[in-house]
Amino acid sequence: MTQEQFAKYSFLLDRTARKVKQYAQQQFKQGDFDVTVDQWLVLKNLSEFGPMSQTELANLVFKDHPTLTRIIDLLSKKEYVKRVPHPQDRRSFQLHLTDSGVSKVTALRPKILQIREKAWENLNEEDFEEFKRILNTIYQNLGGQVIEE
Amino acid sequence: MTQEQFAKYSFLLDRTARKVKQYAQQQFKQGDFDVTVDQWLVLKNLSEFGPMSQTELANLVFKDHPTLTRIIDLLSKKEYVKRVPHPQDRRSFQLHLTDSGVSKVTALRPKILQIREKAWENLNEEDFEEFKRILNTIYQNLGGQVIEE
DNA sequence: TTCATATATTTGTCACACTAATTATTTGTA
DNA sequence: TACAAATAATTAGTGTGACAAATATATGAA
Repeated sequence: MTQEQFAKYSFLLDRTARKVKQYAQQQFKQGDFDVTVDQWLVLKNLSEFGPMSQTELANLVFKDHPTLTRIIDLLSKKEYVKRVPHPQDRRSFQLHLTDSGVSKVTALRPKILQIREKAWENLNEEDFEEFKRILNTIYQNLGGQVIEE
Repeated sequence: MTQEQFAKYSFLLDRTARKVKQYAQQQFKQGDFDVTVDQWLVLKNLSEFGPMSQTELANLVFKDHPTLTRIIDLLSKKEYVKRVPHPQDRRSFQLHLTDSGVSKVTALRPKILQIREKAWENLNEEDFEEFKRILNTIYQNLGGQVIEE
């Protein structure tokens, strides 16, 4: 195989990632979910792992700090998340879901799992494992840290 | 496998696609390439397929029209691309590489192929085929059109 | 204690993605 | 011919992503 054909992975990867995000975002919009795909990722992680600082959350969702700051700003404005001052460290906040945030997660979770399934039609569990392995290998080759579960 | 674990593909896909782009962009910057990764995609396609309209190019690189308009604006400002009025249709332009654009493509192509190789360490041709197949299946499942080569 | 260094978060800037709306022009049909 | 519908490109608005720099606070070593 030529270097040339080989280099197409970056194009296909980018194209597919955008399609996945775009498809989900359209469904979110159609269902009046009132959050974006990235905002959902943040809500979901806060729900699963409980209150934490922005730095901890940033590491969890692999977003950089400025990006996370802005996502939290939007989620605060919508009152799904609260910044609670850290009792010992005045530099940092603990991020808490509000009651409304908790309800939002409960309401959306099953709908979003359904939306995510669509991509996986005609593919099986083995494909999924292969896909995960290759994605993580690429990620690591380029300097990324993969946390084992 | 639970629906839950399964839905992680979207997270891994997004994370890896961002890493691939970020890694390339860093290398571009370090080498003073004077273009972004997406600008390169446009230059490369104009070089390979010759002058074409923005609509044709948008379909080729799978970017939407507003995004492409701005990329072309930037490439015009850098004088790598010219908008030439279409002789028959005054609504549209033919996009041409300038001499400087042609030189840029010639100079960058081998360097970029090298950068792209890094991601593929520890993976073989079979992995590549699998990866391509899965990405394209997902893309199609979500309504994308895959052009066969 | 003091001061350099580290950490948590924010701000600013540029680029890209998606949607919706707008402008200019062309095409198809009555 | 005339006019509605389609097409090419742009503009506007919002969200996200990367990077650099700024601000505020905490920590560790002299």
